[in-house]
Amino acid sequence: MRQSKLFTKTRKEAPADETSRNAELLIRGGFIHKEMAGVYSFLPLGLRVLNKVEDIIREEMNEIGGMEMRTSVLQNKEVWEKSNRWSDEVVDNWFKTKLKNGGEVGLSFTNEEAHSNILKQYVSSYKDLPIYPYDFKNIFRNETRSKSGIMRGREFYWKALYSFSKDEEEHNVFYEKAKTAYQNIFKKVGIGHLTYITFASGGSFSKFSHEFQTITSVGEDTIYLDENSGIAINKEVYNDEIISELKLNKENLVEKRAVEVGNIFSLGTKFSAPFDLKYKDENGEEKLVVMGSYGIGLGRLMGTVVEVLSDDKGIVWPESIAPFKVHLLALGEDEIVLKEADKVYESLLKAGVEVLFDDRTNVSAGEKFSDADLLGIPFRAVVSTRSIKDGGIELKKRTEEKGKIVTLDELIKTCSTNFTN
RNA sequence: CGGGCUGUAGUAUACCGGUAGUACAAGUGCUUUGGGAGCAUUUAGACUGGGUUCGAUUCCCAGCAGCCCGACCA
Repeated sequence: MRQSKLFTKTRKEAPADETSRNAELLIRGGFIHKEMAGVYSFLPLGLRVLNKVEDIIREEMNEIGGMEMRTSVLQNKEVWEKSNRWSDEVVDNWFKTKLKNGGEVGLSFTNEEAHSNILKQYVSSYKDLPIYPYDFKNIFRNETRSKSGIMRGREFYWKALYSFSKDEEEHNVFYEKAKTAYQNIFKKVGIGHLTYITFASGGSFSKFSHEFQTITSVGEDTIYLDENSGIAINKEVYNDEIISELKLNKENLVEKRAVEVGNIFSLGTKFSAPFDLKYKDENGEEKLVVMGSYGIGLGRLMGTVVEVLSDDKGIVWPESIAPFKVHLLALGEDEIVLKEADKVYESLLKAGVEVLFDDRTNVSAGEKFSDADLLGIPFRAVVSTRSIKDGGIELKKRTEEKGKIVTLDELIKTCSTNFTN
């Protein structure tokens, strides 16, 4: 993409009403646009990141048997009355609206009902199970207080997978697979080293749920972490009994602030019962389906990466989710330089390398460097009179202080290899 | 939902009961081009409603909006 054609611009200053680092940097870089409190639009650069996060999650979900679909945002009142979650007394963060004919509809704030209701029509035999459908979709929650930039919004994009299994045993096998898939996801997006599996309250059907908590001071949760085993306990269930049950030593547990980037939950028959979601087993006996839910907020995940990996100059995207692989900068107005930079750009495109080409004229070198640092693209390639005199292109990683001169072939080769983080 | 704070050009800010100033951004011209350039010039602003006052962007009240703390968070 040519930067001269990119309608977003970077800003020197962050808006006064954003204090969180993630929103500050993402807005300054032109990744997102704030519509109102807790509601953000994703601009071209931001969407590219979001799409990469989505691809990583999709790959892992498909790997464990997930089947992508998309449930509707507008929700049928009658369906939610079955699980007793339509009433505002029970669920206080609904967004609801009226139909022209007077009927009421709600905007999805979660997906258990939608999936259970759909599967009611398709599940009847043990041969139909297990099933692992999942969605990527926008979710709406009328939070009394949204906060921390894109970390806690009223409208957000998430992935929700639900498992429908024949029994506890089958459920548990999948649950463990999902756990591993989640760990893979957080590793791939670059925050694996700071993300810990955390025991949290499990509700009425299982003792625990599992959260994936990333250590950061902007987190809303307090966890007690055992750094040796990498296991943590959420403050909400933290007590002596649980510490000994998990065979942890209280002395080794460190209190940390963390943000919940993912959550997996055993639901038992909590939803299959009200929806009468049953199957006939080998003996013709009717049994309730055993469910689990597995969620990740993509915006929050993206915000967490920014919080955790940025430095004082800007964002430092991991290669896996960066909007582009390389940021090509043409410095100066010299004809030879512009021609050469153009050639490099075309060659990178031809080689299938994702490149943002800063071809803007009348922009000083300093400004281009600062923009490159702010946008945080993993590699920066500079074409200038100096680099040409030195015999090539100056290539520098975002995380490095100094670059080195490489040839076009070397540049393509470096930027074509897959990330390893 | 309770408490606190704040609303001034596109953005960040200043001053003030009596002509609203600066920087960045944007437009024009010239110069400049390896770390957010310089000069000249132009454009652009007091959240809304009410009250006090000769006069309100400034003081008061209400509404709306935003941020922070707490509560809540399938």
